[in-house]
Amino acid sequence: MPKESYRWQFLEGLMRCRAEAYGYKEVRTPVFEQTSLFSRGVGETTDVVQKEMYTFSTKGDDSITLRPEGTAGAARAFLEHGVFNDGLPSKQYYLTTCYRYEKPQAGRQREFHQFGIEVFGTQNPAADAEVICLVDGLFKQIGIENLRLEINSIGCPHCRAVYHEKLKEYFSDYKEHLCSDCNGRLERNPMRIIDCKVPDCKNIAEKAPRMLDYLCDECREHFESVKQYLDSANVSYEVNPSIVRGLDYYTKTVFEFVSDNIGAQGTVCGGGRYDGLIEELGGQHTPSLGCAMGMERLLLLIENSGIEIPKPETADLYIASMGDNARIKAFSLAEEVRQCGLSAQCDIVGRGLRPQMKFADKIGAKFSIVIGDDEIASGEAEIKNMQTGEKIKVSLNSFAGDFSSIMIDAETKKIANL
RNA sequence: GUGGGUAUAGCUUAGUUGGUUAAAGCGCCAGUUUGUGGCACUGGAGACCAUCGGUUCGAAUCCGAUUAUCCACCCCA
Repeated sequence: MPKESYRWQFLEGLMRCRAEAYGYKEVRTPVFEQTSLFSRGVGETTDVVQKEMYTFSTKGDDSITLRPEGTAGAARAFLEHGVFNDGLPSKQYYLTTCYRYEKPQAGRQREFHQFGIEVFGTQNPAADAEVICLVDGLFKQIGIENLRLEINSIGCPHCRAVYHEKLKEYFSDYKEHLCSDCNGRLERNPMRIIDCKVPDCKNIAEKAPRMLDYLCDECREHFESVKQYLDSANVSYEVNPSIVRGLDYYTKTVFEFVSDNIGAQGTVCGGGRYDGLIEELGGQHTPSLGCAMGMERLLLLIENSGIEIPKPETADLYIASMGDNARIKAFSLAEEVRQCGLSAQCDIVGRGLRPQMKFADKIGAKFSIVIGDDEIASGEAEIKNMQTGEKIKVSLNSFAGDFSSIMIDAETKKIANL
């Protein structure tokens, strides 16, 4: 709503600015894609695909789905538009809506907004660290504390296959103690058991083999190197071996920024590497990575942390008027002022003087002026500083110019006082 | 998909064992001599009491269903 949109704009501005400082360019993809993109890209066995997608059929009987996340669409566009020909790595960011058919609760809505970044075409661990740094710095810039960065490596297809076998072996011994969900997971995707919240499963999972202990040499070195880069940038993190992301495309590095401040849905930002995704979608092997943060959760976190987002100025000048002639004069003066790049408002409701002044106060106008028959006759009027009450004479003939210098003076004083 | 809570004006809430015209604060609009905002005073607009059905002489109040919303599980951002 208009009353609160400035908070969004403030964050979006920071995000764009920060992304561009790292060399990212904005990408805008459609709200919907062919359903198959998500089932292939995000993964047939994930909850997101199995039960959370808004899927429709078109008049031509195509199955389309409102994007449940941003990566798949960006990856599709990357391939379809031959972006790899522009040189790699390709760094892209987006600010968009996403849709998931879930039961809403605190920090979770069916339509939500994500700020996401993607880097296509690098397998180097420096890229992982850079992505994390971008986000970490953004949180710091906003002033958010008490945010945990948790990282993990879930390996590559080679070491994960070995690990899955080990997990199955381990969990099979406890089959009858695992919840029904986890019994299903045992065959399909045993890693998910590690993430189960059921107390019994949690206990059993505690002593389960850890992916980190089964990483192949390449994956282990990669993970070590990511940590080294993070250390060098003074980014603090903790290794959490139980992070298992819910999107199947992830490989190697995964990470989450988690808050204890915003209810049960504590993950504000999540991401990681997806080295196999582009290939899965029909492209050449293009190791890539990215992450996304939920705007609503971020806003919630900002609110709960007591961080004030600066309110925008609403008007430099309010021009009040009395009488029909003055009304028209006020209208044209407002136009003149706006042409100088300042903001001005005049009465477009037909109110009396007093209500007009009240309105000027309410919208937080910095200056006001009253135009009546006297002013039109003399060609002079007084500009009033709404904060100090001080009045300054101006000529109506050189009005916009005079007012501009008054504004500059006021701004200069303000800066001097800082 | 599974639990639990809630639903009265734009917002926050009151509303007695079921009983005439549903109340207050804030906010909004206007006025307190057509010449100056914040404070104060006066007045006004604004509610099919979420919807539908039932019980009753009578329902905002009791019952049922539906919807919305909130919180949690699950999962994720």
